Amino acid sequence: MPATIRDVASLAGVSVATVSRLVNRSGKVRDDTAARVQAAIETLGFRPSAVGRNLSTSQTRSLGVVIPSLTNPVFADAVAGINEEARARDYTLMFTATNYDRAEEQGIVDAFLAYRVDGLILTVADPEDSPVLDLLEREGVPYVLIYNQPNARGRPTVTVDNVAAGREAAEALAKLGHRRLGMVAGRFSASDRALARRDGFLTGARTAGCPDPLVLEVDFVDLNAEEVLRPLYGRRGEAPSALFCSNDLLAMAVVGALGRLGLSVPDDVSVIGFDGLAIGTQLHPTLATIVQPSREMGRAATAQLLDRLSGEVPLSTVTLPHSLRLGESAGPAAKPSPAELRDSPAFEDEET
Amino acid sequence: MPATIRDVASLAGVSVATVSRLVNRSGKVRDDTAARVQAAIETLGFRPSAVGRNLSTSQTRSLGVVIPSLTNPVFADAVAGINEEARARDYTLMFTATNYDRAEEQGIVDAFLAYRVDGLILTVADPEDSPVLDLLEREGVPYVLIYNQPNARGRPTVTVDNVAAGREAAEALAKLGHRRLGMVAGRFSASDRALARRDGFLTGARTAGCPDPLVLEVDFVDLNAEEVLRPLYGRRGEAPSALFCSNDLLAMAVVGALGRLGLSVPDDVSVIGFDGLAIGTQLHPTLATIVQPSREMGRAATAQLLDRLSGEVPLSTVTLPHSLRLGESAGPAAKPSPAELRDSPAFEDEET
DNA sequence: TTCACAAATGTAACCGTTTACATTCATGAA
DNA sequence: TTCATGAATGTAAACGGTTACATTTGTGAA
Repeated sequence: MPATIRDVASLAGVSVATVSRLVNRSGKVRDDTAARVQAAIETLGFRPSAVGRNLSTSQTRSLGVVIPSLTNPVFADAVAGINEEARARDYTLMFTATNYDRAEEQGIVDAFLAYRVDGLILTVADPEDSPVLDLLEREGVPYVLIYNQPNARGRPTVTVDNVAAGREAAEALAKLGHRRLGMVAGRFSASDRALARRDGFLTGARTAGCPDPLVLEVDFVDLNAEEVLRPLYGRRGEAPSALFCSNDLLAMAVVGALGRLGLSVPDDVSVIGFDGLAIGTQLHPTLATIVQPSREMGRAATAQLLDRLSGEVPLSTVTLPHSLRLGESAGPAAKPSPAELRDSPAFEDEET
Repeated sequence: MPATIRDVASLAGVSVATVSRLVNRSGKVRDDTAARVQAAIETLGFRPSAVGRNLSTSQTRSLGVVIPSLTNPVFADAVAGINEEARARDYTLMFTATNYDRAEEQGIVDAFLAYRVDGLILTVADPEDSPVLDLLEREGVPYVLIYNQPNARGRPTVTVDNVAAGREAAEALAKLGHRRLGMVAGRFSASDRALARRDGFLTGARTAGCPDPLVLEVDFVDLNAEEVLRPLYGRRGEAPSALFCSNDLLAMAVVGALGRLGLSVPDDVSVIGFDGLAIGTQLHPTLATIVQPSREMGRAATAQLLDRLSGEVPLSTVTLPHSLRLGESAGPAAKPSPAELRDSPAFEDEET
């Protein structure tokens, strides 16, 4: 049982109000009393209880952070940004990952509301239809989304222009001479941003005069990329010579799988990802990707939320700039039809 | 201002005690009153305040998590494990990354103590000499370390046997025919585990009859691996044919840098990392590494801490099994002296 | 019907702060 | 010396729960 403000007060021979004033610099206290109180604080090892303070002030100086997963570094980066900004402003973070599970989402937000966090930063499956966000609005608890797609409901979001980025991916590939494009995406039901990227990609392909890309929706969490891609590249001719992946982790899995299928990246197939993970630049080949400023997005979302919390600045949607990083995994389209792979050993057992 | 227990009580025409009993199932309440209270709770949207409860029960059902960085997936994985276990037991996480900064460490723990977390899980720079841990002990707040090296002070830790693992890395490389071994490690002052891995590695090398490995201590955070390695591989002959890296991120950087220096992995140089990051298996070449069960470590640490929190089970140090994953980045030593690279274009400007 | 006893409910203190308001103290002017 | 004034300090009521203890209600046996 730690020392309380009353312990300090009585040891120093003053009232609790004086101690409080000193601790928070919220009023004047004479130098000699200050010294006495300070001494008492030290001998008792007094550490003001945030719980008591929270109750009395009805704020907690804490933020809730809800993201789908930490296993994907893109979220980890954002959390790092959130953490920095929050620390700088002396806020504390309550944190959880939902593993893309709506029920979890609900449970977490309930818990955070019970703890009376001052605000939340979250990435949800679908902001258009989100009981959790509805709840926050009903309760009047301010929040900012990150990564999510700006949406009809006008929910404040910090993100990049996923549609434009998808378009640019298509254009970049077209410019490299690719015509048969493909996209590998996580489940759209779990990711509104993957959906937006696809829309942009399709538009871009059309604008560039390419046939409509093949879109492969895959289960991102436990993915066996090799199995997904084998049938595609088993057929000759029609297989895409360039693949856009809805995120970098997926892209890395795809690059690996293509290799195991006996295809070379980028000689046989070009791959471009999305996120701009730092590791991408270390890979062999380096990963071509659309870079989004994850850390900055986290920071910006937090800054906005905290501004709102002090002062009545309204929350708004912010679009941060993305950029194309053309790594080695995207190269010029091969002149000849890129896949003679029917006969490649990787496909031998296909018929059995 | 959300509804309070008193609002509910008066709307339902009962006392606060009854409401509390119903909410917490901590006492019997007749079915009809229960129904009335339940109705009141719903019409008011009553959500019990954890703050009020924390104050009165003097526990918070929250844990503090302090790790060096989220940018390294190994920590993110551990946090994922912590998160799972905590959620399952209905605990909430307060979270922060210190960026390997001792001052930050102190600030954070102060904050967490103010919030009266019930316990902490942390990775510190050096558990032998850690003001933060001393503080926790003084305050009697239970904690468990993860990743840190078991230590003379007997501080409870969940980790792997870093020394043995380092030894195994050396042995594995020796068995592949390598004799000139090297290690690239993060600053030992910031990582007791890197130090332990080095000790094991040196021992292993000696046991295998290899000359003492060259140890390169590098700045992990903003590392330019190419610059660090160039002088080493500029000299002929003596340069190690196999490198052990104190973590996977480092190993990936090293593999990338070697490539840019015109060296092939594993043909010219073998590389083995430490951590067992999932991405390692997607790389090209796949990354040889010592796998530690990060998620499990997080989970185990949390489980132990929570057990301690309910019941008086003492905390203890737990060593989880690691394993060697021999990826493609570690191969047999080349027969001829592996580096004729003096003349390779990558080193041309060296003399200027 | 009355009574003993258990079940259900109520009362009020407490947890550790903050803060509006009241009180005391010191100071300088009259 | 007295008094007005502002500075310093103190008092006590919140804040939203929990819970020991007291009280009321309901039940079945005598």
